[in-house]
Amino acid sequence: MILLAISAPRGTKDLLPGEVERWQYIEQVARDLSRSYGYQEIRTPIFEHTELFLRGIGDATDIVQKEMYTFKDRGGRSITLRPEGTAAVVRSYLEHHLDTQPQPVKLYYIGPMFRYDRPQAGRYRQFHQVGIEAFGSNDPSLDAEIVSFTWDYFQKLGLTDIQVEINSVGCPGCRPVYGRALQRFVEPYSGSLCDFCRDRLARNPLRLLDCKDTGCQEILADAPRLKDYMCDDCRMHFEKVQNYLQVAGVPVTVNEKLVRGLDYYTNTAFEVTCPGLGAQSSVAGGGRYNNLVETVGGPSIPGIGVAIGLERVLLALEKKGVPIPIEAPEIIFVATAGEGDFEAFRLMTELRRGGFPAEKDFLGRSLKAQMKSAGRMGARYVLLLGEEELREGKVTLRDMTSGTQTAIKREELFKVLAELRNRRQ
RNA sequence: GUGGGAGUAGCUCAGUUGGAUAGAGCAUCAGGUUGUGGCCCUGAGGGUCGUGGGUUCAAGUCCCAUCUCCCACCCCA
Repeated sequence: MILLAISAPRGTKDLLPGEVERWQYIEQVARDLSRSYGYQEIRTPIFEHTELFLRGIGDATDIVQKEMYTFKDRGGRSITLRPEGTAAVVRSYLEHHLDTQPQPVKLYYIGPMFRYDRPQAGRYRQFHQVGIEAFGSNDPSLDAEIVSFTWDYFQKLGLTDIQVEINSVGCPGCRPVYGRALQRFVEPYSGSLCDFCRDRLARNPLRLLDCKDTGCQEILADAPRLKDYMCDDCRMHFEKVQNYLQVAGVPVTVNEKLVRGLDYYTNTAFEVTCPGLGAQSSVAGGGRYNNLVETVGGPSIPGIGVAIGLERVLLALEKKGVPIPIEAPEIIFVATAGEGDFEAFRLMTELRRGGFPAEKDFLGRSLKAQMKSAGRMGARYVLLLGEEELREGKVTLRDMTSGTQTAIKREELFKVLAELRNRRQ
């Protein structure tokens, strides 16, 4: 064998036949569901100006600090492979003046994202997300729609044991007030915090809340609650979102400590987890981002969205043993006995043009070997073009399931094949 | 960025305390008399044992480095 010196880069992988079908399936479910929710596809570049992510995601976040694939292009511009989808969609929304269209504007995307992380179960450097974004409305029913979409997606796939946690992280009016209160409360214990939280305390105190360290959790047990600091608007918004979700029949758990790592979230933040996935159990996450459009340089337009991790969806489907419907075409294999390959090629071509997936041998193999490979590729029928058949203008139709064979006149072949197909449908 | 585990044929793995041309099953390809798959039988191809150093008369086996994969931390999808 030839030893290839080059392999796929770390944290990336090839999707080979046999696996891509699973991808196509979960993507198709997402597309169908997006359509029924009224979201239209948008495709943005895979790379953007680095500046977009610095401003959009927030330069204090881990994504920006240590996970971006950033490089200078030949023109000296700083370019970054998109680490998430929302910022680019916002940019595109502004660049093409979609705010002049009837609001809300509802968009979905499917595609690869890039983060320079250490690979792990369910985590890759190139991974794929399907996401939906809605702009131009701050209505709580829209928040509920996004969560409902996410819920429905997992239901449709047969992942029924997912958990949806939801929280409100307030707005720029009330969140900083709470942040300061939290700082004041924690400061006396700062020596007992974990290393990460000591760092977070000054920069982003809310992140203390979802720290997994038990010591930190103990300290926070009696900490002030975000909901006690929320302004009336935020409180009402959060309540209504929950009411709408109840109407939609989407079961959610309020988790007051759910914060999420992207700076741009305001009000609603939610996360979907799937048990049994290992350490990376989060399969989807989203929230409202009422300041993001403005931060990126546009007018003050509210938005909300969610991103679903497709690798983790697939991982969950696999772990739970959820069957994936995959339809393989019914192949008709045209075999020859010795001579007649031109005829076989002609017949194969006619079959394909007539809408019947067809194959033939390409290695000059014996009839026996042709039968073998027909069987292996799962051919439903073999059409044998032997000397006798060629002489008499016939073909032998072999049903590979039953093993029965019948001689058919060439001019009747398509009629017979069509009948066979109709009978099975 | 940190820690633990693992790299032998396309795949799953054997390979004794270092010792002869590195094995098996599956897969691939070809045969098992003239034109018939699945089962069975026979045979063939395919490995510089992840890579690079070192120790040794001798390294798949021991040591170091490096790369990759897996798992976890961090973070997130």
